[in-house]
Amino acid sequence: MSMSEARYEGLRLEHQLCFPLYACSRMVIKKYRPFLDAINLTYTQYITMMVLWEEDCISVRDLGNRLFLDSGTLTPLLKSLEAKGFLRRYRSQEDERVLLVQLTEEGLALREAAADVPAQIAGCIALSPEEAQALYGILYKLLLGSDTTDE
Amino acid sequence: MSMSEARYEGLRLEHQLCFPLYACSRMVIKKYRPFLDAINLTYTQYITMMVLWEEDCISVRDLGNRLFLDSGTLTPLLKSLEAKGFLRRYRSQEDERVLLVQLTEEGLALREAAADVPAQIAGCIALSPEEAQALYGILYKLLLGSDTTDE
DNA sequence: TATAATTCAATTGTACTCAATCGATTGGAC
DNA sequence: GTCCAATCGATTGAGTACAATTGAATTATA
Repeated sequence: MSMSEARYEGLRLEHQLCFPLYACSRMVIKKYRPFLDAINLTYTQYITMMVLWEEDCISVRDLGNRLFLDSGTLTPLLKSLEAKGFLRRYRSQEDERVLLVQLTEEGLALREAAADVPAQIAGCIALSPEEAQALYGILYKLLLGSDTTDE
Repeated sequence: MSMSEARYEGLRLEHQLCFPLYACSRMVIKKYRPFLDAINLTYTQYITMMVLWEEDCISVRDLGNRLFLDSGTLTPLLKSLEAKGFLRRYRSQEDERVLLVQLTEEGLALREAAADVPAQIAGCIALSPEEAQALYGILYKLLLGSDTTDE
């Protein structure tokens, strides 16, 4: 191997960890589409609803902390979910800066329709329970490893 | 645990594999930004250049197969890289449907400036070599497992 | 208590992602 | 040789992501 080839070896696509991470993430999200289309949600809207089903009446800030998303992404997304009738947005009485999100009846009812999605997706993922567990552990270590979001 | 709680248990965000995958992918791409800003590339442009540094004169189709991206993403991205002077786009002589991409001098030279990026990123990733290897293996199994892109 | 710093969501602008469609080109069947 | 299906890239439109800025509200400070 020449000197220049050795220098560029690290730049080969198959030597990157970021690339399969990026490609897998998009692939898995794609697999959700047919199931989420059926309940009128996108993937990002789905994980947002997931947080709300666990913890209703949450601020945009706390929602963003759970999902690692900022208001630039969440504001239009929450407006869209509001337009679909799944939630209401209102300012906090105690602190007018804070915008709270609360599920509507329809938003709460959607949980029933969504309940089968995880099992349906599991059927599309070709991974053993051990591999899934290992993947989960490593991803969370990476995610919470150095810091919350970056650096 | 009530019956309804059990039914909704699978919908909890921390029980999903997709979410840390999605969040990690975005987090890692974010880490690239300062290094890629310095060489005037976005993350997607960077992995595209990576393929071109390995295999110059490639069709949009083959590029898409390597990156799991379609022309809807690649066409504007390649036009942007062309506008920056890193590559040229031209139709194949043999088949006018095929658009080939070829690096310019500047595009080739950029490889030298990019050569340090992988090592710089590695310093930001809090993962042992064993974990990185395990993650890599599982991600590629997931990626190539059932099919190339979806279903 | 004025004012300065901070917090919060919204906005703006750039850049993807992807489904769906289109139009041109090509290769195959007859 | 002429339709016919397939292939390829471009386009369109909706929906994120995210850096950077703005403006209102709140808190801390002098």
